[in-house]
Amino acid sequence: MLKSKITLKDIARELEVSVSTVSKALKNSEEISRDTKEKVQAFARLYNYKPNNIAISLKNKRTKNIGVVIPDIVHYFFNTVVRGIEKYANAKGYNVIVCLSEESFDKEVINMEMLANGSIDGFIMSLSSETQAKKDYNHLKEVTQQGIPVVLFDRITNEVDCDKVVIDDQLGAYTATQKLLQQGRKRVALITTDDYLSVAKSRTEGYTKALLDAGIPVRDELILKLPTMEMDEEAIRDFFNNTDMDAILCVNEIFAVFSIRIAMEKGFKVPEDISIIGFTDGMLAKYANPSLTVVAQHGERMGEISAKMLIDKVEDESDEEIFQTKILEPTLVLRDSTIN
Amino acid sequence: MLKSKITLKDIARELEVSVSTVSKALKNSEEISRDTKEKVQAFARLYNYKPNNIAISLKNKRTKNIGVVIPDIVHYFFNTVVRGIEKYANAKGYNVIVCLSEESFDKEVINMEMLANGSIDGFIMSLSSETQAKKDYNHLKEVTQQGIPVVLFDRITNEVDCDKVVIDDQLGAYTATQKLLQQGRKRVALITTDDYLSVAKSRTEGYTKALLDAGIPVRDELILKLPTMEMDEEAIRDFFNNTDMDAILCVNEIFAVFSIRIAMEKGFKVPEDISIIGFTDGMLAKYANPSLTVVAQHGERMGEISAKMLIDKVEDESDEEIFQTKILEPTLVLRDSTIN
DNA sequence: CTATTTTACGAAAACGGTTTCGTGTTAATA
DNA sequence: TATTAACACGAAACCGTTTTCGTAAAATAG
Repeated sequence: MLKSKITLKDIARELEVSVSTVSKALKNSEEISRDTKEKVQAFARLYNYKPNNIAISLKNKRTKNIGVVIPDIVHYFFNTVVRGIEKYANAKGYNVIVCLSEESFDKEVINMEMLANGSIDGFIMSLSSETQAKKDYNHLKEVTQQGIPVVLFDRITNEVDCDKVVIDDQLGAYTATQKLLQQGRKRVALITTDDYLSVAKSRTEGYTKALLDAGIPVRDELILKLPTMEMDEEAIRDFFNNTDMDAILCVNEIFAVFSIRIAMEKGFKVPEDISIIGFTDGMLAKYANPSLTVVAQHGERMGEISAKMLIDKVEDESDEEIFQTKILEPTLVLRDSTIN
Repeated sequence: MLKSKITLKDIARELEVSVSTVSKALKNSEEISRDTKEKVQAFARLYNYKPNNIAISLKNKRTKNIGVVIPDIVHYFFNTVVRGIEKYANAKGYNVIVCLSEESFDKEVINMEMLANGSIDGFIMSLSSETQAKKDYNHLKEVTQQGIPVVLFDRITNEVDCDKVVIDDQLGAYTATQKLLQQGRKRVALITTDDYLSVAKSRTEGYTKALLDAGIPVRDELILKLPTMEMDEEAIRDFFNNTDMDAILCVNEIFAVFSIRIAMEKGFKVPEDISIIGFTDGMLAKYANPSLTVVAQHGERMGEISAKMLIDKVEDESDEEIFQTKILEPTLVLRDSTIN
């Protein structure tokens, strides 16, 4: 009972006209007589004709698909970015193909290769940690050299010529640290990841700068550098056991809410005894007990902007190579894990 | 400097052979001499030839794309399902196009129409709440009638002929409620959504059944039915103010962790004074304070199974119409919001 | 009434592949 | 030596569109 899709050829045969006539009639071309147009359009409507996207893609070398390659989708931040991309892209008639690199260089490469052979009109990506560690961006360079536009967001590199969207991570960390110091905290710790992650590096810089600007020396023993953004409960527990601190800045919300728990387990009162701030204004931050003060990264905004930048490039005929980097301002969202 | 992709025709011209020869040579066809094959393959490798996916899709009417339409991606559950789908699909060489209906019937329809014209080989979906409320499944029926395979998961309907994957929601709620009763709780409340949501209905049934089986009457004042899965802090706060309860079962983790907070605000100790169980074993459940006992829905598993079912159908030539419904067992994950 | 312009349509190429079938050349067989 | 089979390749159709260009017939102009 499988009534397969009807094609132009089918309509042409049935109405005893040529395929070209049908095509034109459906596009309301001036070339076709009123009579014929009405006949064709009525027939098409009746049989619910819809042009085949693939054929159209092949013809005009445009797929109306956007490839999104991100390290993971479980971190709330990436989640919101995808939502922002989706929103803008769909409104513009584009579909979003999501691929997860899972922080793996190889997967990132494979995913890009899968998509780069005609499946998409452009890429929006955030680099995997492995890629940032390796500093190998050849897969990106190849793609851009083929004329496929790329927009990098959040985890970016300057070695690729493309548009970029980030928040001012350094400023975010700076503001947060400053906030902690203003509360009278003396021993502000930092839980971050290795410096190869671009965002972690910037945030560490912001933290350091804030301390120095306040005339406080940076003490290495107050900084915990985890290898990746992945949760390592043991490491954080150990850090707590061996460190005397009265405030913590964390590079994501997961580290932060987990820190809240450990702090409470160790008998600290949050925020009375210890203040904690995280990055990413997600579910965890909102619903943690106590709720978490965070640096909001405006992921949805970021997604929308990335999508707009990409689609503008895709639809711009003139292939002038002007690349811009958009820097969003982070916002400090005050909640109950700090004294406000 | 835009070196556009190289095509078969380019290779043919350069090597002074025909396009067909090149095509066959690259496929290592027996028809082509060793010499020619080597020449062609070397050339292709040198210029990094990759066949154009769109052309191939057009030719064999297979896109190797899967369309995923879900209500939202911020709920952890859908998130994990997408991850599962991605994982399986990618391993099989398929791409995943994610579309968000945002609980809107219209968006669901539009998204499906966008994809149903050749862009994908099949759909994996979970119905929007509006769709379940309207009970209008014509967009799904049209698609299946066109021979496009569909797999429904979690929020399903029996009115569409297709494969389905769900967890046994009733059992999950039953087990959870039973657990609460076994702890000696007498006034077990339920925070759920309107019955039109298939999962909410099943969970309410499980809750009811568990109470009745234990000889406890179901009291309407212990049940809060929110209109949708969206958070309504006021409603939950009111519920707390007007209800005397010593345990709550919530249909998602967000309602549950928020309930924990309100309970604590009202001076209850969790789990000593009140026990709380939610659905979805997500970040919130893991990192809430106290951590949340939940009914795990095994989203990733569900995604993998959905993807497998879909791809099996897509790749199965014989169009026998046998549809199966896979029911996964929920698991109760004990944490600190209940006495264990 | 002829010459020219519209009008309305069809043929064919193109997008980038795959695949069937035909054929000229060479080598093997009778 | 004549016949046939094997080999190696090319022409062309096809997937479903769009678009350019050519042209017969009808309409208008002269």
